[in-house]
Amino acid sequence: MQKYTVTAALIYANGPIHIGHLAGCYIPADIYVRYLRSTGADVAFISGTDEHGVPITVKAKKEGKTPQQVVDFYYEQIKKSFYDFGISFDIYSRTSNQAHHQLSQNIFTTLYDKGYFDEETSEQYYDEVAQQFLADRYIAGECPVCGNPNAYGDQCERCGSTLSPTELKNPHSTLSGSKPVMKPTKNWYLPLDRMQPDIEKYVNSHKEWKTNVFGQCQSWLKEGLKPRAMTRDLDWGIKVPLPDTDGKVLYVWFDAPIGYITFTKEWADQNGKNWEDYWKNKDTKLVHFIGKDNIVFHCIIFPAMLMAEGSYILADNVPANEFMNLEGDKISTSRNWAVWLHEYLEEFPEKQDELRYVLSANAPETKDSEFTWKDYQTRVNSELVGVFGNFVNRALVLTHKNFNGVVPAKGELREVDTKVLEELMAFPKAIGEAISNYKFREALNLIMDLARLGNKYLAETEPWKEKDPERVGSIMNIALQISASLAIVSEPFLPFTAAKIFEMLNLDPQQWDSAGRVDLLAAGHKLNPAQLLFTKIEDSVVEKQVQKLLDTKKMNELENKKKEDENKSVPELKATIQYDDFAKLDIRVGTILEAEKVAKSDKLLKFLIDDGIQKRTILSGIAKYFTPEEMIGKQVTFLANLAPRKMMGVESNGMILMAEDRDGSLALLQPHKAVWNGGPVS
RNA sequence: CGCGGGAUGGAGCAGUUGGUAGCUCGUUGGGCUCAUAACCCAAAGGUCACAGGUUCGAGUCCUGUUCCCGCUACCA
Repeated sequence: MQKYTVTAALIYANGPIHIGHLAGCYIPADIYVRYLRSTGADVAFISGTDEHGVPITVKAKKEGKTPQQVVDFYYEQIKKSFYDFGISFDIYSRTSNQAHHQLSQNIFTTLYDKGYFDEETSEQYYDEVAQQFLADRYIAGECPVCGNPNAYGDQCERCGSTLSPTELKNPHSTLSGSKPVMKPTKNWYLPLDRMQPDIEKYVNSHKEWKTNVFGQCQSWLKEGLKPRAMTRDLDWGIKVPLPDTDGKVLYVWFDAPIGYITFTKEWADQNGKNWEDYWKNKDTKLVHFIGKDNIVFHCIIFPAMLMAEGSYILADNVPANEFMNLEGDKISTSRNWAVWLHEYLEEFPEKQDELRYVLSANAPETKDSEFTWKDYQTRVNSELVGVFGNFVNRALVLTHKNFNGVVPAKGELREVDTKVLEELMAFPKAIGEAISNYKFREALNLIMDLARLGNKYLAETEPWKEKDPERVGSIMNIALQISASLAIVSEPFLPFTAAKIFEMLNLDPQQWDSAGRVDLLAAGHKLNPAQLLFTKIEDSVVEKQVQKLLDTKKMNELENKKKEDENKSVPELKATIQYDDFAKLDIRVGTILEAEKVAKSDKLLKFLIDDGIQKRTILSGIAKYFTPEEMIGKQVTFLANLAPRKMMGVESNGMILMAEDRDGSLALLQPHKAVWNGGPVS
């Protein structure tokens, strides 16, 4: 029997989960697994929460809890959400388990003993108050480019410059606010550069991977892989299993994917299976379901780790999805721009399959897709209610009406009957193939086509007009067989609905093999009463949801404003300077000739300015407040002798002066009457 | 800047190895009335982002350009 190990991304245990997670990773994985099980395959469906790493410690600190309390809370919440939505994991575990710590350390030790790691000491910023080394993101300071006092160690959010922490002036730790000091630290690196030939060979042997996945890998390989630190200076995580490594833990991306293995082992132990069958047998297919942000870890780094270890199988496929947007904006946890699963279930009780359907039908398989409540309503009302639910309901209600709920016998078949039965028999294979190839949207379309076929059949044969009871019996028999097959093939997508259909048909759940059979229900078989599979979503319901999101948006804006206002008390006066200091500044007036946005930057505008002598290019991070069009022809004041600086690949010669308002918006400094270009300011 | 992905009728998407451009929703007209005013049939609607090129023939291959997403923030 073919064995499969199917993993779904380990989600980070620092927040609840939303529809994006479901659409991008967990629903596709669940569909795939349910299908495999239905065909009789031996599947281990593995997932869990990732509970290590810096963000967890930050969140804990912010909420005044221990990291353990934070992950305990979210582990339970996330697990429940998945369970409620019918994601059929064989095990949903967590990386804080002792067994996981042990296995991760074992694998680390194996690699260490094999001499795989490079040991390297480097100088890093250290927060003496918080007593830990600081990731780039947790260092703030003054931006050397634009002077923003709150630039981060990796990037300035005002001017968009990419920075390294050492470039910041007056750096401080965002954890404690203290001034960090440089301190040497030793870490262990996985030499991906040296392993590149093997990794390339592996990736290139999988040309069948989705274009976005394969392309992303090629992008990394082309750039050349760099050694990557597999340890971090932190106290929350898995201890490095080497002497004298207090305060060091394994890099979360080292231990997280190992979680797939640990959890498999945990599950196997509990169920009398041999975990090695699922990780060390060359005939087992390993499939990772993830979102596009994880491609490099699952296609390059994790396989590299396993290659180095030597005894494990590598992923057969990594069907990564793109992202799903919500009502025109990116889903964002911190901005609360999301549809949270636990909230959805409170407001739409028993409507798991409706969401599963919409998210599958519109899944971001090849590119980013968009979830809107309007679309949700349309799909539920016209597709699930109108086509799918309606057909099953018609078949059952007509049978109850005409035959007291007993399956009638099939009489002599006409051409229209044999034709529809032939079509029915072809569906399961086509749907199964689509699922095997990770084309879930196509599979779902086929399922709807099958329901349409049923509706069409009833419209063509018009059993309600038919006088001959035997003829009516034949039609109803066929309509019921179609319903039964519909239950089987829709089960991976709509498990709750499939169960309801089986219940109404008074039939035990069937394996995939049986789908398409025309004798699933024998003549004389007694049916249960009909019940509606889906109900319509009213306008008011989706309007309420949209309103809820609009409210969130308003709240976000208000909070941002509040935050800005808090930061915007009138700044203190700077130290006194002499006239000579001022005289060094060459401030002039010029006219903007051309203005355009800088590609790929949301803050920078590029100007061509007539300074009376020449035309000079100046970049300015003001795109948020000014459009290029409105700037053309305006006179502005600029600093003319500022050293040139390259931003986003364009050299800027000078700096346009702006007055900043309380809310952060900017105002031009213009002479009160037009002056000649190049006119000095003093 | 560079690299990867995307751009197809009003909306959301398919288009596998180049050979008459499809699906769902929406719109319009018709049919039916068993069914949750659901269902069935038909029609209108696309110079396949733009400009070149290869080819007997290109949505599909090549080159250039534009815009969106990602590689870079919590995050599938």
